[in-house]
Amino acid sequence: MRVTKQRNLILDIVNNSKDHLSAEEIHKESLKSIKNISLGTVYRNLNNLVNENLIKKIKFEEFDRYDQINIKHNHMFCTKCHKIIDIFEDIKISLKNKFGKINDYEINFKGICNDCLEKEKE
Amino acid sequence: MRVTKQRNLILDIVNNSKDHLSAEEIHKESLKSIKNISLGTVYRNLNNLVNENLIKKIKFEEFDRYDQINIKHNHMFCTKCHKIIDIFEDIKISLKNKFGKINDYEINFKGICNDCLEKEKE
DNA sequence: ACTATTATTAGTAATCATTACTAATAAGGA
DNA sequence: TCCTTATTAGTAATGATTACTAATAATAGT
Repeated sequence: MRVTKQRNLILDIVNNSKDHLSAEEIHKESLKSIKNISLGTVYRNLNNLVNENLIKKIKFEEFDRYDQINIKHNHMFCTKCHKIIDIFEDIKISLKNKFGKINDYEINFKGICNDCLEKEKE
Repeated sequence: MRVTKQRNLILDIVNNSKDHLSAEEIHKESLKSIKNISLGTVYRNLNNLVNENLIKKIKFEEFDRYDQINIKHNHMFCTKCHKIIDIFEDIKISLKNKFGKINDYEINFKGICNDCLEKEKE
């Protein structure tokens, strides 16, 4: 595995974004630094970074989105505006592990975010 | 919204399956009863049934899968054989609901199922 | 039950996120 | 610095899903 400027850039973009960017958005952003970086390169590197556990893929609705691996956290998907919100609250779950070897879990919430609730009041 | 034999058949197939079928698999199964049911009809009805909360869509890897709405439960995805396993154990989570109006949540586990663990031993 | 309305269907074409392919490029070890 | 080969840019292909259209069938009103 080689270190390339494309790979570093993509990792940087994901790690420095507060949103949960799609591959398309990451490509658009990376074009600002490397004017001819290709969409295929973005997809390939995103997959590599996910496999190496450097970033995380989020599958809610629509297309996939990518998130940094900092503090373990979960997400809420707003069914109105399709925004994904970080939930950093510590949620403890206990489970008798009889299903196999569980390596990871994530809790996905769905609902209506505060912004949309405000708009509904108007 | 009208009751059609196509719609009923699709709902029946999802509700009577122990697996988590894909749209393609549901189409193949429904062809046994309605010899010329189209794939588009299957997709359209699946979406309708999800919107009416009669079935549930599961988004792990690959394509989407569909599951019945019986007892509230969660899923584990085996990263080896790509099987989806039901987890009916009651998992309590507590969360200060300050993110909006949460309507639903699901806990998605990833790991290696017992079948695959057995095979690894050999 | 008959008819009119219109939602739903079968069949097919289009879309669009993602992956595959290929020749050119560049990372990094010798 | 050179050589090997992983990675890239650019583009074509794939494949799940959605859109479109004329034909069909469900249901409300008579």
